[in-house]
Amino acid sequence: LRKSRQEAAQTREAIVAAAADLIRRTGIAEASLADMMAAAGLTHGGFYRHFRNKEHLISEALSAAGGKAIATIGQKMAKGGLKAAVDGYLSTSHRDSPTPICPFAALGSEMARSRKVTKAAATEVLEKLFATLAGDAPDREEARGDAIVALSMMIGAMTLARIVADSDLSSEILDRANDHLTGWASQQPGRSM
Amino acid sequence: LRKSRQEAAQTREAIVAAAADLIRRTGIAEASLADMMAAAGLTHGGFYRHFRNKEHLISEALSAAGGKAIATIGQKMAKGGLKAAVDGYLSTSHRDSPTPICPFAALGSEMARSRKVTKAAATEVLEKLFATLAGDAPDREEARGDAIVALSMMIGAMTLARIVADSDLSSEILDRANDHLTGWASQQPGRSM
DNA sequence: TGTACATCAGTGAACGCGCGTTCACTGATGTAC
DNA sequence: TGTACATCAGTGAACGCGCGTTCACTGATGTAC
Repeated sequence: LRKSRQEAAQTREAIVAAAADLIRRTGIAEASLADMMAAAGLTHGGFYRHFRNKEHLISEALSAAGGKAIATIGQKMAKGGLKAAVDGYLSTSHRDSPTPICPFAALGSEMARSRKVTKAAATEVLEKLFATLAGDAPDREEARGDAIVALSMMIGAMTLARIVADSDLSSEILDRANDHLTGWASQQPGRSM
Repeated sequence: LRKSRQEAAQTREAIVAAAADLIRRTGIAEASLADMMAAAGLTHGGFYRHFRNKEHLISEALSAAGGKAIATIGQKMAKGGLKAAVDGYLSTSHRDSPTPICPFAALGSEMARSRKVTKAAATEVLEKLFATLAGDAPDREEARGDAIVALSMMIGAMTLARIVADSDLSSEILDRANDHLTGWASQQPGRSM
């Protein structure tokens, strides 16, 4: 039963959104086309009316997940600057969220082994994230460097905090990383943190 | 054709070593039992004479890979302190190595979704890595915190550097992270870096 | 505006394939006497 | 030390299953006149 173009476009968006959620929860390899289509309320057969293959959906899903993460982090930045963004990110609630916010912490090592299409999408998201974390500081170059440093630490610490079996050790990692980023920024002039 | 106990023990070690290499190259999900056994010069049928199932081999392989990483980083520490360890880790040659040294950068997000046995092995390796990076500094507590901070940043930066499609951006991430860790440590007294 | 036809979104069955796991089998190793 | 038997490391075929992908089909939507 054919759907109208508008409905089809909505379906496509729903598939991308469902995939963006599912891959952050289960990983890319573990998220099957049938699972992602079912999460969007569809059967798997219609997949190829919308996407060339699994990789193309994944790259779009990463862009969508990245967009949501940027929006979340951007809101924190607007409200409380870099400190608020870091606090929100390096929190136990983010660590324990069933659907992680950040695709890099949730899927980093899988993305590192992915193909060109996926890596290109990831690179674009990463550049936007750097720009978001750099904010509107006067020294663009320095602010960008700080954003790279902060995001590297945030992603590394969150990844380790999620690996670790011991709850105390996990919190220790988040706290040490947060303390470091907070203390570091407060030493430097012209930072909003 | 039955092998002697000694030969069987060597076979087991060879399987673990082959698995440790393969999973860092391809990821855990993508490394099949048949591939790992073949890499050790065996056929897949004999696998269950040595391991209960795939997960148990993976947890042992992670311990083995972690042991090698700790040894490598420990050597750098002994020669040139934390600065040498960080320099070696955040290098383009480590980034581009076909078999990554560090299991956390290579498999971090997969480990975060793994089961108890695997997480326990990973946690043990991580604790040893922290101890190695803390070295023999007088203030144990502070040195441990610094090690956590340094390793979080190293793993996050290496993961991002491997994801990124653009070579300049990739090097920029490694350099910014390295500069930060180097500059930060040089500000603090009593550090060997 | 109405009509005839082409298009195509979505379904559900089917495909070939590789996966983890099981199993019968072989014959050298280990053990009991 | 020798002998008879049990053990078991490793092989290769087989299993059931889920995967990504393909395809015939349905009928509402879109298009041409």
